[in-house]
Amino acid sequence: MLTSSQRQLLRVISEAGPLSRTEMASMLGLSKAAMSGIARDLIDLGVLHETETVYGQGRPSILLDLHPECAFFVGISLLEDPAPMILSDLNGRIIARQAMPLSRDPKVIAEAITEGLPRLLEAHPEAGEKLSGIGVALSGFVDETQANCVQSTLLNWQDVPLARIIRERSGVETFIENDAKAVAVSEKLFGSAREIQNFSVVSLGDGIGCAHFIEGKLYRGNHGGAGEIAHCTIESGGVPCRCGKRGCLDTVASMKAIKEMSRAEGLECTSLSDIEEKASTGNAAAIRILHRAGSALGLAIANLIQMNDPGLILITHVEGSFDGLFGTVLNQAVETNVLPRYAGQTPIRIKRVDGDVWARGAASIAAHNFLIGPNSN
Amino acid sequence: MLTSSQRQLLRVISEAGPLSRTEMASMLGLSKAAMSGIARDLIDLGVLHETETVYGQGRPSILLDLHPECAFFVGISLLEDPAPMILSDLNGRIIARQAMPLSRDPKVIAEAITEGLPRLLEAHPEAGEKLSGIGVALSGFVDETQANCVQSTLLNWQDVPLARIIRERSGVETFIENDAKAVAVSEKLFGSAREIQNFSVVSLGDGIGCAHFIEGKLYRGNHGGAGEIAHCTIESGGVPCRCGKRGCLDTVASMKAIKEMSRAEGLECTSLSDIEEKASTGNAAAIRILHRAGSALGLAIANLIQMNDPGLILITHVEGSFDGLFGTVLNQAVETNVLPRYAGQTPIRIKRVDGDVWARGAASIAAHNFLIGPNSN
DNA sequence: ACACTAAGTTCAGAAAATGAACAAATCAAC
DNA sequence: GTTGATTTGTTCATTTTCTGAACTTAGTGT
Repeated sequence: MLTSSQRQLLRVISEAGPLSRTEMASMLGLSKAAMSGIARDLIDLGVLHETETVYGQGRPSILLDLHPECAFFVGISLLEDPAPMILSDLNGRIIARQAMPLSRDPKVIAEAITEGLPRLLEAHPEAGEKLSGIGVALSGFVDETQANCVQSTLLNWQDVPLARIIRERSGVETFIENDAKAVAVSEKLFGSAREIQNFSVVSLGDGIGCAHFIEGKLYRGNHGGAGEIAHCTIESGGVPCRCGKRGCLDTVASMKAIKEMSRAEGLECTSLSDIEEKASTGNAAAIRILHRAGSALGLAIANLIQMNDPGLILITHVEGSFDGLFGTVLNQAVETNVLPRYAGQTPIRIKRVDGDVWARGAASIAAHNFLIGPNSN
Repeated sequence: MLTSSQRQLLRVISEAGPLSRTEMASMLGLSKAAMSGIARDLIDLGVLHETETVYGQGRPSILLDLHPECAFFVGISLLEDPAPMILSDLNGRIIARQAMPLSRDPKVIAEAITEGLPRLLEAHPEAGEKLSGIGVALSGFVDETQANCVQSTLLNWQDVPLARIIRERSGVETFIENDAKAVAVSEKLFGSAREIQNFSVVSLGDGIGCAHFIEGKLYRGNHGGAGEIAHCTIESGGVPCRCGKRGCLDTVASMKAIKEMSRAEGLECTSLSDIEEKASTGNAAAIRILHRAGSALGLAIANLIQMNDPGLILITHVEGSFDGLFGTVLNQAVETNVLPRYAGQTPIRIKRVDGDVWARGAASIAAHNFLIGPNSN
């Protein structure tokens, strides 16, 4: 078990990257003397290691960084069938990859994971020894202990203590998380938002997910529902949504909605690129659909900016590119719906992600618990 | 200067009210032994005092609470002319009240405050000795040090280090804050949100303000703009707003907008009650205006709920009552625009406030800095 | 070779928290 | 009433954690 200071240090390093002992001391507000001991202990534990030596005036400083191979994590995405299962190190690098059949029965899932583990680890004995946790990403609401799924429409669950079930069956520490929140954590830990304290991730796929980091911590809200941007009303009195209300962002801007609208217009569409291409050749219906979707998402993001003033909006997407009409309209809509004083002040970063997002996000939940721990302070 | 543990304790008491030493120990995760010393020190300092004795099985426990007269604060609102100036204790009770001329010149403001202080304190010598800070509420953006006004349209300011100017002139520790954020802090410290960790305050007046508390702390966002709900686009392509864009919530639901719309329809309207009364007698224009305003504010609040999932929405207002059409429509709009699963799950509390809100809010900023301190942890 | 600079270590001592024993104040039961 | 159970709060020796100051180390600049 790590001490509170050790945890704080790991957090700082995971945010700010390799640091010298002196820098660490000043960032944590500790003396060099205290830092010296803390660093020694963590090096002895194999969690930190000395990397680069930086020469300046005076004695050169030695940067310390997390040892990427000090711990390994398994991440599983329950969003696809078969469910991908990956093995990752502390840098988020994927070391092994596999799949397992998806099920709605928690016990069957736990069984499949337990069976899959040895195969995932077989080429990496050192990872097996240092396996520090399993993370599971799913579509639904997860409680703040990252142990229970409060509700999942997709899996038809209600108060399922999935983490405990997997932990008991597999013998490995397990945490679960909502899909969008898991992606946000992986961006904070491994990705392009490491040093940013306040940011929101919007994940655009068949559905639209969103999660907020506030003051360096994932914010899940009072019922675990923070970030449910997909069901913000964007078009008053719009088309009915599967959630029961009307005009949700999800009915206009999700890839599922875009595909459905395209099909309704007689356009073949399996990805964003498809319809972007048609729009670029002047197809009126395609242009209309992209316009509607882009401005809806842009408005939602503008509202998010107005509401929370994040330091970064990170849009992750799997399909096609954002260089076309959709992206242009989206950016325009953000600019015109944000206080002019703020226009352009909130960076919006587009990130194309591969099919491993969810599984990597899941692994990052385990990594986060290893590094920072469940206890807040 | 208080230690970190002492600060943590004050925070817990300010949230949870009177507690026994044993309860405090378990809440802070400390031993009874450690708690004993911390409590003794704070009692010696005059910050805590023993209140009620609670009898149960075993030795009765003695509840400790903040001593309301251990420190006094001055709060000034720069939102009105003349600017109200109040003296408050640690419970938010207003002890003395006064006014000073408003100015746009920071030095003149500092001068007026310094001149006003002795008169405010003259009947309360003990408050003068224990005066622990001045808080100033203003309309505009304030940086995270609560010292500089980054920008204020109303006062025509840009990067004004108001807190330093007042502190230097008056010799009293001074902090400034945005109006809506100050109200949120006063509700957290003195009001009806003491024990709630995640909540948002929506203040309805001539303008619409909003501020979020997240994980027990005021969240100001990356540029101090968190909560700028007033300029969320609610009616796409709606009427132009003074901010430069169109269809902002402020153009439809602020009291200023309601009054203007009423006048445009030839209705006399100086307060919400006026127009509510006309609506209740069947005046179509009045009904239309209230409907539009109520559903706009309801939609904005619904979006806020979807986005941040707060544990409470507190709507503060000065004028009239919320029992009429406006309140009904507002509630309806919230319900229909929130995920059905969440409908009714987020309590919305309406609170009628008097003319002292802003000044009391300002004082609470000083009180907050006294209790919890500027340093986060 | 010489000062100069800054990083990191060592070590005695201060500060803060713990655990265990104990004193204090009540209730409950006989 | 007296006794025992029960829980609060204190005391004190000990442990843990951090600090300050002196010191060592490994470079740069002249």
